[in-house]
Amino acid sequence: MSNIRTRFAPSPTGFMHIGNLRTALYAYLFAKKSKGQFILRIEDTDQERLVGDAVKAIYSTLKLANLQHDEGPDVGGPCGPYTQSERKDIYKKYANELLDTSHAYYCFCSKERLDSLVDETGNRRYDKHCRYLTREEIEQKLASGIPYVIRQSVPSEGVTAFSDLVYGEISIENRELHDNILLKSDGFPTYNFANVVDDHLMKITHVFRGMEYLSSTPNYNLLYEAFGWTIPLYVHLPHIMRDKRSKLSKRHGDANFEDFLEKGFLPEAILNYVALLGWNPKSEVEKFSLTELVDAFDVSGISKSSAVFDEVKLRWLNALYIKELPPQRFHSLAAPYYRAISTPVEVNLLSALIQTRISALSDIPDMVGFVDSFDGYSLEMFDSKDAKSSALLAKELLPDVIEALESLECWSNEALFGALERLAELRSIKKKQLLWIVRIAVTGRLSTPGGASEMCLLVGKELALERLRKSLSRLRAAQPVESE
RNA sequence: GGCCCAUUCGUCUAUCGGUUAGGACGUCAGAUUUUCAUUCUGAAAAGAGGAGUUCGACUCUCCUAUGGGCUACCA
Repeated sequence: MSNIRTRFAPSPTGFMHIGNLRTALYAYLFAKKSKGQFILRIEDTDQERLVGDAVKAIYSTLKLANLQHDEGPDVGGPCGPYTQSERKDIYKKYANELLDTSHAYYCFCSKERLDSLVDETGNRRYDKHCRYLTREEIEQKLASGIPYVIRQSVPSEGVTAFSDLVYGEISIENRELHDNILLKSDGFPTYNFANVVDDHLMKITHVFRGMEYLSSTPNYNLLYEAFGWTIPLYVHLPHIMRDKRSKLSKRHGDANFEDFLEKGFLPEAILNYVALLGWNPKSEVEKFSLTELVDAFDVSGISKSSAVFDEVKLRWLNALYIKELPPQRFHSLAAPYYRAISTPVEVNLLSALIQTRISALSDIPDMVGFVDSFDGYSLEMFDSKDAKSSALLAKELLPDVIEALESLECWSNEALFGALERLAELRSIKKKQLLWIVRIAVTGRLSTPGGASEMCLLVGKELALERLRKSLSRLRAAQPVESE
């Protein structure tokens, strides 16, 4: 194959679905791997389903994902226009050609007649009524202005087979095929026609698309043959599922790229994760940058069965990406989440602490919640089997802690830790016991973005001492509970 | 209903006739530690079912079951 060209052809009907993103990714990877072109085409032939900003969402997603197209409506190219609604004349011309060669025919059937064709299972199958109209009848109906569509004329015998790069040999009996509508009465083509014309005209060599097109591909091949065009290679992709039963759906609210960004996932992580859904790199490597993906990608690694989207694993990958962010970069990503905090804290320190401890940016509010809300935490938190500490021990030790920290000259992590370490030694207890207590007493949280000394450092001397005292008085006020 | 496709641990997957069926996420259990978290080690965890073909099937064939897709003047 001399010059590989792939395309991503979304229809602007809403947000960018995560499954679409993966299709775009694979098409991009495949093209780039062989130094070919990746083309963006907007399939806006259904005027009723168009959504206002959907095209914008497509551009922004591709940009954020760093999937740069070589040709497209916004960047132009030799095969434009790249928006189907601007190509009506082209489809018309090719439809006429099909009409001339009897591979297509005018159909004047009304909606009512079509509806009367439903069978006992509730399905409708066009009976090819207009296929047998005489030339005179056609001329007459055309002349009297009856609305019409143009339908593909499929042979009623034989089989149409093709070889998919993922699914292998697929063959379907022609009698199962429908006389699809190619051109709608509003003059717009259907997907069934436009994709063939455009893929040919845009010199697409490999068609990447969802496996829902597997059974209509024979129709398209018949069209290519009717035109005498070369049939592209097909790469049909398995679906990404929400669970075993249902596809990931826009309806569910969390299946599009924007939503994941909002949840605090990094584009690189999402892309990396999605690449692995339904494709295996034939190695144990799981973390890939975009360029590494280009290098590693191979259609032979694409699987045939659908894959369930697992946000838990995405979180794991995302955590990896977050950890390796330059500190300044992480801080600027995290900063918006700090706006809600009213207690003054050293945010740079906060960032440094949480960067290694979160899997998504949206974990931040939970993680830093203790900064503003402290009162009323459960004193049972002092009881830890693991740290061998208890509320009783806390009540006993806190006065000493307060005293030791009050007199601390230098409020640094080293000084704090040293002081607490000495105190533990003095009271001959394990430092882990003490540190557990101090950490809880200062934060009121079981899980914190750092250890005891770091938490003291973060909230500052004044607030740390205030909280230690508060915790102590709460412990003193509490009725001693009999050990159960 | 018809046609097409799929089916390995909970999830993503490896295996392309001969393996103790491997890895990753998650889970659980230990260990380590400048405290939380990390890290490390270990464990539990799978070939939908049934017939064939074969010396031998997760791998090939067929049937069944289950799931998905298509069956629109949607893509």
